[in-house]
Amino acid sequence: MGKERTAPAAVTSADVARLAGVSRATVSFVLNNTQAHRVSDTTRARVLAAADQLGYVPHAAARSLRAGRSNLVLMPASVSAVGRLVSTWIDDLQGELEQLGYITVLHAGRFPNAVSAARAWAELRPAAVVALEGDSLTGQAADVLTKAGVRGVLAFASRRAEGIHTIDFDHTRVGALAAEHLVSRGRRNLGVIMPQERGLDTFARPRLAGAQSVASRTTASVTPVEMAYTRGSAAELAERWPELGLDAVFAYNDEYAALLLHALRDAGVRVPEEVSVVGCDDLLVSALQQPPLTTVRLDMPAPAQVADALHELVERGVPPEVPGMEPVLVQRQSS
Amino acid sequence: MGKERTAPAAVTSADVARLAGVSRATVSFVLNNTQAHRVSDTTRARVLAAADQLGYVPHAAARSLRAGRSNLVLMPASVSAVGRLVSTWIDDLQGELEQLGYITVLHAGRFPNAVSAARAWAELRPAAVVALEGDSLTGQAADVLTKAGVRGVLAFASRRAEGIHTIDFDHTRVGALAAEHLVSRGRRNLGVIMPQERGLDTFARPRLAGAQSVASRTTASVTPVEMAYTRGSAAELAERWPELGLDAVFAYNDEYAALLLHALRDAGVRVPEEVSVVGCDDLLVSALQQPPLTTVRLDMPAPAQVADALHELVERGVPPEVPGMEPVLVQRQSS
DNA sequence: CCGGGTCGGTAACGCGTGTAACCTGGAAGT
DNA sequence: ACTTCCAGGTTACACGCGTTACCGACCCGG
Repeated sequence: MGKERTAPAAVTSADVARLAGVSRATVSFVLNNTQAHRVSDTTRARVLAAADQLGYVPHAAARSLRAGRSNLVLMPASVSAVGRLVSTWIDDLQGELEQLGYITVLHAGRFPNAVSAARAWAELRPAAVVALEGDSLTGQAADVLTKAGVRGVLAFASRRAEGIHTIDFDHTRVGALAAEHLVSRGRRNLGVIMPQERGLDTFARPRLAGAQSVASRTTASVTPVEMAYTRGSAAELAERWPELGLDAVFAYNDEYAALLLHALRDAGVRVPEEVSVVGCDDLLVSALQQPPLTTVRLDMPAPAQVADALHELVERGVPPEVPGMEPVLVQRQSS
Repeated sequence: MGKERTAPAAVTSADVARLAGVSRATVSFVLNNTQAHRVSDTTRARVLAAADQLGYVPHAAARSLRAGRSNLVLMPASVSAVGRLVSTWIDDLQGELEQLGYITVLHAGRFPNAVSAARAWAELRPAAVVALEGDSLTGQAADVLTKAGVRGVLAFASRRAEGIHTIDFDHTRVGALAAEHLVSRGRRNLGVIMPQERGLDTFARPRLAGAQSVASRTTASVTPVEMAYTRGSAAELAERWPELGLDAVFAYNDEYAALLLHALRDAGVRVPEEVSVVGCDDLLVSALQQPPLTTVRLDMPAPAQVADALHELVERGVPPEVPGMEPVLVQRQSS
């Protein structure tokens, strides 16, 4: 006794074989109904009964170790960093991949650099890695993955790197689109909100760069403005708004925009008369604001299309032909 | 040639051994710096150099197959179903678990029932399964997991089942708290929003039940009201609000509450004069509404504490001693 | 009575690891 | 000079699985 607590002794296919009175091979044939080998109906029934009785579940790791390939798709992403927009998209993609036989898994981890992150992912030997924050994936990191046998390295990114299959996801264009709109509305001193939350700067920086590139072609100027997703930070920012001298702002998000909108109102700054506000993601909340928020909608490629492309990439090494993310301006009353 | 595309041939510890001119065992000793065995500094250096040169990364599956234990923690949860409140909590928990040597992974999957879900999870042979929607985990499903060798089956749930270690997460109390508040404000005809989005009813149902239990002790009545998270659904609901005869509503969420709030205003229903509205989660948006939303804040147990408890459970089978979720009413002007 | 074919089953190997057990040569102790 | 010991290495096995090759029994035609 006393042993009951230490090792519950997971049930293996050998246990099933023993109970059914057959060899382990037969068990394998039955449970995978291998077409290459015939097995009598009576023993098949015995095996199935034994497996059911013992509650046998195959060991995925052992299986893919033997097979030399796994059906795991790893998506490095922290839950809190993805907005509502992408989160539903992720869910749909995961559903599509499931139908293709893949098991999609999310992993958020804080890593000092891209290579050590890739190392951690590579340990799991996934069939593919789908990086949503693809710009943080270096060619060197991708090399680690491919050397570990990862078949599909797919990244949503603005710039393409060696050994990485890229789906266009250029947040530069998002910032540029917002800036162009604001300039066309006669604004000249544009602020761009840079969120302080961890993980968000991967998107925020290119957006800022996009806005700046527009400014460099016009008479407008662009100023990065730091802000955290708290009432205090927003209020503090609104308080010193006059001294910033901005007549427009591109908030990172509709949620940041909404927060800032309220803070500005509380501070007596009128929107859109004194300052135009543009959000992003076209979340439901944006239309509910007072005034309703102008925002940038991000049209994502169809999940089914991405899933198919990934499958082709893993199976046959075919590079994906998928349209990228398309930013679309949705104008409302806040600008 | 032509072979380059088919099998990139993942690098193994045998490759490292070959390049370093030593046996595979020595490589293992060096890379894990096994204390039980000594190895000279020169060969150690050679091995490390070879591993680095080849970009070797150990195969987690093979490792845990051999070790008989894995460091994987599986959290079944769909990204879109978790609100902002829990998502940051999940991130923190994942961080704590990482420090304890675990790799936390999220998996969303649509399964016909709890047992088939458990079967899918069991295939991965995780060290532990942490179910946030713990009420959907049956004793039979937990049995599948333990039989597959999963050491820690941890569930945030209201009712405890056989073989499942439970951290109290009783959404009944959430509904009850909201209902008690509304009754104390003189309301009698309470509506409870039931969101139509998939995966959300696991929380919505017990909250409804909690509200109903309060009603059964008083003269108040409770009516479930279906609503989807779209403007159309909210508008349609607000349109037929008068005929529902409700003077209070507990929305599933602050986001649902905000959506409903706007729809009600557009339909000419005054809040809180004609109807009280109570949200949930105490999200930032709730305080920004007009009028500011009364809401129920959910105090979660400290992630570090949960991580430690899980570690103890996996390592020594010690049942977790962790305070559960505590609902707290945050009163504002909407009720 | 014998050769060939089919059906139904088993033995054995390898996937990539970690580790217990086993060698070997040289230094130290007797 | 013979044993003892240890540092520093290797060989061999097991983890759970899928699959290839093999084997016995039976049936059938010649």
